[in-house]
Amino acid sequence: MKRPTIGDIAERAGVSRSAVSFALNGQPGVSDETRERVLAVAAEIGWRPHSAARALRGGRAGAIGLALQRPARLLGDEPFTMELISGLEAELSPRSCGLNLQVVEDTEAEIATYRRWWAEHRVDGVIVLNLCADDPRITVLEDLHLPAVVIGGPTGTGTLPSIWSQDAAGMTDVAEYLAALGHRRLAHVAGDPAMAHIVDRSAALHEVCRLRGLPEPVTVRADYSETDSAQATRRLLAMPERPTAIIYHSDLTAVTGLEVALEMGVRVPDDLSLVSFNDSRLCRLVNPKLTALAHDIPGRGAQAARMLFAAIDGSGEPGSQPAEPYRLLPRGSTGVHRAPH
Amino acid sequence: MKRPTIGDIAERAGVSRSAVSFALNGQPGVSDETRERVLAVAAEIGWRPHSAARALRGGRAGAIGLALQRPARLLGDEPFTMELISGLEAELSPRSCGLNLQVVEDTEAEIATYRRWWAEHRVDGVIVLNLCADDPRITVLEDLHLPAVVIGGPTGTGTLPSIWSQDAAGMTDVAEYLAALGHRRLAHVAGDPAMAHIVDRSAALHEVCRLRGLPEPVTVRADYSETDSAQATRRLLAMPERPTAIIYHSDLTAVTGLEVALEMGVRVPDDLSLVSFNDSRLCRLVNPKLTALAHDIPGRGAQAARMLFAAIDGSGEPGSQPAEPYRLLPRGSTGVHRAPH
DNA sequence: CTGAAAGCGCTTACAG
DNA sequence: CTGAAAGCGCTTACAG
Repeated sequence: MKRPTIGDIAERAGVSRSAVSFALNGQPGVSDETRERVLAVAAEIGWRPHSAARALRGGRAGAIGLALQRPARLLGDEPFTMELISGLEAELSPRSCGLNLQVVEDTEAEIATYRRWWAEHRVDGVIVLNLCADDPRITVLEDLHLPAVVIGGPTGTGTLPSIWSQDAAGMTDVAEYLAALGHRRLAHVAGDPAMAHIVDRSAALHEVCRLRGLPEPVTVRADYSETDSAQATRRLLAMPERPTAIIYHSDLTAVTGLEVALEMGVRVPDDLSLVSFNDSRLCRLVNPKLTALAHDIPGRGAQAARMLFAAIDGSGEPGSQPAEPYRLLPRGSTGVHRAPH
Repeated sequence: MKRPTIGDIAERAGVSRSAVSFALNGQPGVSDETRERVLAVAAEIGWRPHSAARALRGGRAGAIGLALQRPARLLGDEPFTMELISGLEAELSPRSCGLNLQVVEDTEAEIATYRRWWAEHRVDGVIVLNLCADDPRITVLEDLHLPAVVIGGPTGTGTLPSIWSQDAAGMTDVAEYLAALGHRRLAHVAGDPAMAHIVDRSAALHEVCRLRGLPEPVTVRADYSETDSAQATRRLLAMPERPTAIIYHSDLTAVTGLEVALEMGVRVPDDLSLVSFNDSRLCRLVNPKLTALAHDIPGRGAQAARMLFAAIDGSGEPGSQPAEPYRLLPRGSTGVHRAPH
């Protein structure tokens, strides 16, 4: 089976190839009658623009890129990525825009991927996840003039538009909620402190404790793996003055934390309250269900896609936008702190 | 910033553009000295092949396609897709091959996507998921001569190579295990009966019951949603002669089933044994942990990618291969059936 | 309103 | 061993 080309249409319709091109692209320069004939023939023989020819011509690649810097084994467990993708797709599909996915090892590999995509003319723009302090990806993308939207920020994104998730506000909400429940010794299990949203949340937590006159909150690091997050919770619960409430920066670490607490005979929420950043089926499956800070991840993906299209089209300065704020969903894992007798 | 082209290299190296092309592609026709000089210049100015130009030339698109026919809202919950993608990527990345993702509504839309990808020259091949009886996608892909690997089969895949997951064997294993535990009334909660693997598993379950002289197993349908799978389990547990063991065709339906059973005061595994096809973090999070039929999904993705490359290269007839068989992982959700007194 | 021509970046027969 | 030329499918100035 041979792909039909613009030449095949020209032949059948009895016009020149340029006339066909004008007709197909809605350009002036052909009569209405010719235009209709051309469109009819194109539809009849199932013509589609050859994406490579268009891209070569200087047009769009017709795809955007998403580099995932995640250990492969965690991609399945963590709902975030796939939810984001489903949100992106909701905007991409109607525009027949493709999504190029690449799993990368580290920031260096991610940058190499951006350079390659750019040089190979493979994508028209990219979505950047997990902004870090002094993120080297930003300047690279700026230098390449590769349109991009950062999920994270709003500071540290250079000239790139961003969607920022109001992490500080989310953390403030939950810390004040816990304080109101009578908790005084707060702790949090945080991901990579290089990530800007972790820093923002951490600062907000410290600030609430300071304002409320609570002791300095304890920070423990953990990646998303089962072993690491179990270890983090175990360490917190083994402290002489152990926290009465723990905030987790991801649903994966939170559910594991709950498991560990129950294994150690710590009652939730009687002895210990737990909160998860991000809500997912995982949070609702465990017993007690986890109190969570929920936000609409597919919605954010869709928003990011729209902003990226604006950046690619150069239609107005997109600038940065806040994402929908976190909603605190109190469930069974949080409760009033009663002083031990 | 301007993308360097082959012409830039030719100019700097003082040779013709064709010499550059030969040198870069390891073709004979240039002296070793020239070749080295060309490669050095290319590296120095950061040249990369323009993917569109190569694709237009009749070469590879440099990407494969994956159409996901899943309700968007479930993509995040279900670990399968992302695990498969991580496995695909493990093979794609080293070859600098891209992955084109597209979420589609239904089979018709999926076929339209294949036609579009083919006509637009966007992908060199595709991975097909969830094979159905008389699957219309097969003949379309055959007609288009678009290389494809089917995950599913081995029957009903036409001339396309496939990886088949030995679903019948997996179901036989688990049914015999349950029978050995003393269970006589088995039931299963199945996905769309149009899907070939559901049919295969169902047949295997019926066969084991027949051979063992057990009553005909009860079948209830459920999609992956929380409401539907809860409903399915509720219906089974409300039966006058309710089953003592339920097999779920996905981890999502299984964990929901467990929740429902516990809500209804049915003790697991004392009164009811539960088994999940597919293992995931979900199965290990609930209490009791779910007995599962595990298989290496990323491994299967990698295998599929390798087979697809073979099909694209036309290197040998790839044919169909079995995937690694399911492994039964007995956990807390299954136990010996004791006749009620 | 329409056609002939050039060119995007690359590869590959075809001459020298 | 190397260069000049054609062509992949499309778009867009440029002539008629």
